[in-house]
Amino acid sequence: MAGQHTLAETERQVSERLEHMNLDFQAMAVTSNLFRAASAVRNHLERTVLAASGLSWTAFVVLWVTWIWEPIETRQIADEGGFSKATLTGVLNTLEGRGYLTREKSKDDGRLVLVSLTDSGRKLMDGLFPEFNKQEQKISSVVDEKNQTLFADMLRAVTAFTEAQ
Amino acid sequence: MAGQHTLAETERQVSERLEHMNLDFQAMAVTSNLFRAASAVRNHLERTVLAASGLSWTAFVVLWVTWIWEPIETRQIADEGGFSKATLTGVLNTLEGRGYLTREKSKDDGRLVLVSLTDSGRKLMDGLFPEFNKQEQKISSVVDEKNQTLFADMLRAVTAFTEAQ
DNA sequence: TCGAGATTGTTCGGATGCGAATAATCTCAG
DNA sequence: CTGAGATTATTCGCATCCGAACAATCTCGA
Repeated sequence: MAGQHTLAETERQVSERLEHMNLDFQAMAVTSNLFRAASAVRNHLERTVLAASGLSWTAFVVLWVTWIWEPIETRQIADEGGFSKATLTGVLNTLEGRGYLTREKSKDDGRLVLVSLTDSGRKLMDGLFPEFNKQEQKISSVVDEKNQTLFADMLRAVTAFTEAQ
Repeated sequence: MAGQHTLAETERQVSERLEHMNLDFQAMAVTSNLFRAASAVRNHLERTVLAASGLSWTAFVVLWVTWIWEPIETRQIADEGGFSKATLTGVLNTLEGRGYLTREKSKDDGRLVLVSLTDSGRKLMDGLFPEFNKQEQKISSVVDEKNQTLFADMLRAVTAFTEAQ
């Protein structure tokens, strides 16, 4: 990242290039900066925390959700993580192959599959997540502590509204 | 998305499950809601605006950046879009094959490749982007207008800090 | 001038990522 | 009881997506 143009330069070029089109530039700034921020944070966390364990972002999210909710149904992992069931199947194969989690059929409903961490997977998350959270703390600290709640609330509102559309 | 658990339920379960670990839950809320929001908005825009044109998110970003800056060097597209050069090569092949853009070697520097939109690509963006922006406007409107600037500023700060790390 | 080092886009291998189709299982009206 | 419809995880085909290796090109000090 950290392109040749600064954020300010980019936004100036955008408004110059599109000024005849009668667009909502404020809204454009909100969403484009939302994606920039998410992408930058994700890349940073992959590089500083996840790379050492050979985990992709998605693999980490799957382990995280399972860590919190285990035993958990696969459809819920996909929901919480924000990716498709088809994607999840592949990632579960990878993580099961590495011995971090197990799948078992539900006794109550034969269509469902329940996922749990192995001891190895739980140990991995016990070691990894505190380090992950340290980075989260550093990143969040660029927002005044008194504004962090407002910031998270705005993000929650965007999510809730968009998913309801 | 819109999982079985509400955002509130999830955050309660997380703090219960991890309360013995001495973590920064405020920071966790900021980053996890950043990813939820970005993912939700991206899915929504893909479904409501991009699907009709058969464009992936990344393909749209490539077209958008090229639209603003053409002629543009490929390395800058990757920078602005937040993905790797390897990814870009594949997407450029797809979009060039569909006739939306062209590649040409730079005369000044034989290593560089310059990308420009074709008339077809420019026409596509002229029709597509106003619709895209309408959705951006709806989404951003969940934040009070007077807070939108603050919101975008916070996101910019997160990006700038994280990329500098 | 020249060549070691830096930079760039592509290729390669492997892991996501998704929509559509599929098989297994469950539900529930009749 | 039963079978049509709903729900679930997987499979399939294809399009991203990335790090590492690579070839082409440029830079710049000696």
